[in-house]
Amino acid sequence: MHDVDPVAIDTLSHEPDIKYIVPGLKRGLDILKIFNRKRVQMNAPEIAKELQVPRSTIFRLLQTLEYMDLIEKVPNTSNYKLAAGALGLGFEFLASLEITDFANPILEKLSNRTGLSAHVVIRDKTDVVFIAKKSAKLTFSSSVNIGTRLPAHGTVLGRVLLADLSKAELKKLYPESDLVGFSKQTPESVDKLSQVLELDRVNGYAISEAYFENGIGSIAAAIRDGSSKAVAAINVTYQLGTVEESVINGLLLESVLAAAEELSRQLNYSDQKAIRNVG
Amino acid sequence: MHDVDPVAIDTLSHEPDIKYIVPGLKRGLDILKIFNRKRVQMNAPEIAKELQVPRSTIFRLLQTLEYMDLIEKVPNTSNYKLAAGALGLGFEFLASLEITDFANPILEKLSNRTGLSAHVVIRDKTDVVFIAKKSAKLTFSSSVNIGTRLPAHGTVLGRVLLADLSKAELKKLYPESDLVGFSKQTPESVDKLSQVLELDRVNGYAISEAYFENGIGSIAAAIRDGSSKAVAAINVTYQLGTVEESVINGLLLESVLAAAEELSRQLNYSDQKAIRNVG
DNA sequence: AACCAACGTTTCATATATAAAACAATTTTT
DNA sequence: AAAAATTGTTTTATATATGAAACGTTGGTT
Repeated sequence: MHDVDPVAIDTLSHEPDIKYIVPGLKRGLDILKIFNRKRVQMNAPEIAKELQVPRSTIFRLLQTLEYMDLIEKVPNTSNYKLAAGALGLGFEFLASLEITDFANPILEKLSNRTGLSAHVVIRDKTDVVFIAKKSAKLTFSSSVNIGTRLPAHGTVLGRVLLADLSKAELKKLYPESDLVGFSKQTPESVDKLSQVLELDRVNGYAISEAYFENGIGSIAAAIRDGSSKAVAAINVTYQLGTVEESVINGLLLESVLAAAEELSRQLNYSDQKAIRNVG
Repeated sequence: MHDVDPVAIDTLSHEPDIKYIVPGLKRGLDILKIFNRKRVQMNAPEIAKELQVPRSTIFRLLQTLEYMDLIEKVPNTSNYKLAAGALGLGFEFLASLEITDFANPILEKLSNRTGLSAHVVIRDKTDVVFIAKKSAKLTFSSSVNIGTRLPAHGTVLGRVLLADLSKAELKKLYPESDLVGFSKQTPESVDKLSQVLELDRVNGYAISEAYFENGIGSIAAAIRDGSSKAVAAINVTYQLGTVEESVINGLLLESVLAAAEELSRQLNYSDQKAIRNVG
């Protein structure tokens, strides 16, 4: 056993300091991850092909996952699907976030006040992840579910969070200078993004029209904790053309900022601590 | 490598047909499962002791889990906690359930109509698992979160689901005849449980007072799909003494039954199919 | 400040998880 | 209805994941 290349089973690894990966665990988790809204159930050979892992190995992994109550056989088929045990993990994570305790009532208030759908996200690397939401009563509710990920640089929610990073941190987060675009307004390079973020930082909020998805407008503001770090973001979304400009810059913006402030306060944020390290 | 006892790393295994468990995967998942509301963060030695696995092995497993974005280091400590990646799994499972598409609006209606907290659960083995909820506006909302598990036999939600099983299926589910009790009313044996369920089956609903937790009352009804199988249950909860008996048996019961019917209809349930196999 | 204990990390022999192959059972095609 | 292909499962040699031990490192204690 000489000269073993760490993380050899994964070809593309930018991670610098990760040394040893347990293949059984990685592959088992890979199996779990290929189940999603679009592919609710799969059988063993399909999984084997997808992951490029021998059938006999997949077989044992599936048995283990079934034993752990994470997947189960679909009756009368040879397919597997996620089982109820899979719920546990995600919700323990949510429960471990202080912010989820406070988010729902504030989202409700925000949604009632504006008549719109409201969301709270956190940032995970280059993604924003929805951790709480309140759908609008009247209009068709937003299609995002809790757990949904969107690229941070393509949403105003992500922008107010990225705006909290230093230029160095941003560069580290996006080693490639080119960014994937989603609409005309999406910045297509890290430098462009940095410029946009500078403005968001000064404003303390971000308003977008058609930033991620065409036809959807969004107003977002950062939520800060006791260390003044932006730990989450809150927004409301509306269909373009259905809300007057004056309302957007008036009631909506005010409501979002008020909600962000209230949530920040509950996380022990205080303005005093917000001494800019530039100043 | 002769005579290896399958599932040897786990001593208590009632599962009859599970043969081969991948230790790396099982242990990695065990690590994830020890994180919960109470123990939000842990370090490697603690985990090693808890799971009775060597430190060096835990070390590699933790690296793998971190690499997979399921756990992360808590800044300035040697502790680990769940990471945002853990969210994905649970919500993909929820999204894969047809019922979650319909549950929320109906829960909202039910909660508004009754002024109480309302919940939808599914059954997983001997547990009920909360998959949707709507907290009451006024009273203190229920403490359960989505993903919370409760023993089925100790809740009316669980009872209306267990009532759908045959006596044989029930016996198979509870091989031990003794049941853990939670309050005076909890049936302490499978036979006792079976009697209670018979009544629930006839009624088509279950009303409890202090069944699981003292001081909390609950009215539950089963939700059925196109095959007439009870796939979920819906309830409202109230604090004992705050609601009049006539309201419980009137408005509350009616509302719960109506919500269960509406949800069942959306799952393609129709009365015609509900031909009892008892004849 | 020196000691000790606990921890993070690496090394290395060996027990063992794995991949290929074979087999059995099922499904699909002709 | 027979043949072929795909799938579920088991076997077995071998590559490798593992656990014990050792090595540095950190943090706490006297």
